[in-house]
Parts: sequence; structure tokens; C-alpha cells
Amino acid sequence: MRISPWHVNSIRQRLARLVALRERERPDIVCLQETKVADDLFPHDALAEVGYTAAIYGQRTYNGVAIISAKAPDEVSCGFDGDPTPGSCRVMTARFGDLTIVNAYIVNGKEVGDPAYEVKLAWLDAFTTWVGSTFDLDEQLIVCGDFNVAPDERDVHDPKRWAGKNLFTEAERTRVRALMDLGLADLLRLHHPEDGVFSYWDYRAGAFHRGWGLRIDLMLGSEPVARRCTEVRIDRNERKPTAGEGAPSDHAPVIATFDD
DNA sequence: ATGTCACTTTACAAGTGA
Repeated sequence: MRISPWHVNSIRQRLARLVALRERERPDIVCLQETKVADDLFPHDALAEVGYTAAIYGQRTYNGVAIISAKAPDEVSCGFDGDPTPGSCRVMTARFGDLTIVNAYIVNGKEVGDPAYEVKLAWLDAFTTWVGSTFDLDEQLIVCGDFNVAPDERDVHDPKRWAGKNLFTEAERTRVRALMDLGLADLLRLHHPEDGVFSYWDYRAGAFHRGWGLRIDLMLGSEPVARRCTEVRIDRNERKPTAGEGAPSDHAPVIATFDD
């Protein structure tokens, strides 16, 4: 089984590349963030042509998440109790048999000092409280998506430059650790302890070309999921302008493989 | 830090969010 979280930054702009990902990597499930489309305009037909059904929680212009899969989920729910930003479509949960997947697009936070940064911290607290009180961590649980937080120094191209900056503050990283302390492992790190493994490069300033990346797109899994996880990698090539039809997202897909 | 991108509006440019 293969599961791929991907921040697409508009599913309509990324449709050809999503279809290509389907053909290239054959993910059974893709968890999308920032679909940026109202539900009545979601491209169900184009995805059905490559064998995907889509569970969607979208809004126009901002945010929006979707879980698309070859086999339809048994159960889907949207949002989470205690969300400090009600009305923003950022979290959805799908159950596939014994496996539950939470797909999350965490508040960006803009910059330290901006009110949005305080919202981000409150959001992370509320999200962790909800995950801890809603799910059994002894069961198979995945929490994945765009966390907008780089967990540690290996996850930023220049830790000194990023120290104290939004996406890499101690306050954010402490909150991600608190989520992991519920009993969720960073699945990529089980296979790749090395630094320089990034999932996001800003569109501006030629960041990709210069190697100015961050790893903020994470796949966390409970112990029963971690045991089944045989590989996690990031499809860095997908970030290249030349990698396929249309322009790239500023995020690359994470690709995780599990024993059946 | 900022060599961009996507979306929206009463729209043919500029603001917003990332």
C-alpha cells in the first residue's frame, strides 16, 4: 500500500501533474492540501479517469483538503472539535478498514509577531488535544500533511538563518513534538536520518535552484503503522519546472510505502 | 531574503496569502 501527502497549491493548476503522479508512483491514497477550489468545481471526472474517487472538504480561494483513493474510504469526517479557525477547511479524516488517516493543512502563521502566528500556535494546541482525545494510538493511525513547521535542524537548509523564524521557532517545534509524544513517529525519519531532505522550496528568489529547502510536509504514524512502513521518500523531482506538464507546486509529494 | 504563483475583484492592475 502506498500513501502520498501532497500540498498541490491549487488542484486545478496541478491536475496534469497529479495524473502523472498516479501513473508514475501508483499511490493507493493521495492526501491533498490547498486544493483551493469550491466543492462544486472539484475535478472529480478527471480523477475518475485515472481510477480515483475523491473525498473532499474544500472552499474557494483558500485552504481545502481532499483524500483521493483507488478504493473509496469506509468513513469520512471533516474538521475537528475545538478548531480556532472554524470555517477554514484544513482537516479531514478517512478510515480505510483498520487504518485511519488524518489529512491536515496547518495554519501558515505568516511571521512571528503577526496575529496569524498566535493563531497557528493555538491551532496546533487544539489539533493535538483533538487527536489525543479522538483516536486510539494503539490502532493504525496516520496524521499527515503540510505542518508548516520544520521539526528539527536537519529539516532546514540553514538552521542559523531560520532560527526564531516562522516555520522553525521553538514554540512551533515544541508543539509538533507534543503531537508526536502522543505516540506518533515521523515515518520518514525511520528510514532517512540524514539532513537535507526537503519537501518545500519557496517560489521566490530561485529557492529551489539554490537549495533553500525545508521539510515541513510530514507523515506521522502510530506504532502499528510504523511497523508496516517499509519506505518513505520525497519526490523532489516533481518540484522541477521541467518535471511534467504545467508548473510545479512549491511542495513535492511525500511517498510512503507500507506492507499489506 | 525574496529572481513567484494562484486567486480574486467589478477586471484589462493590484491586493492577498503563501
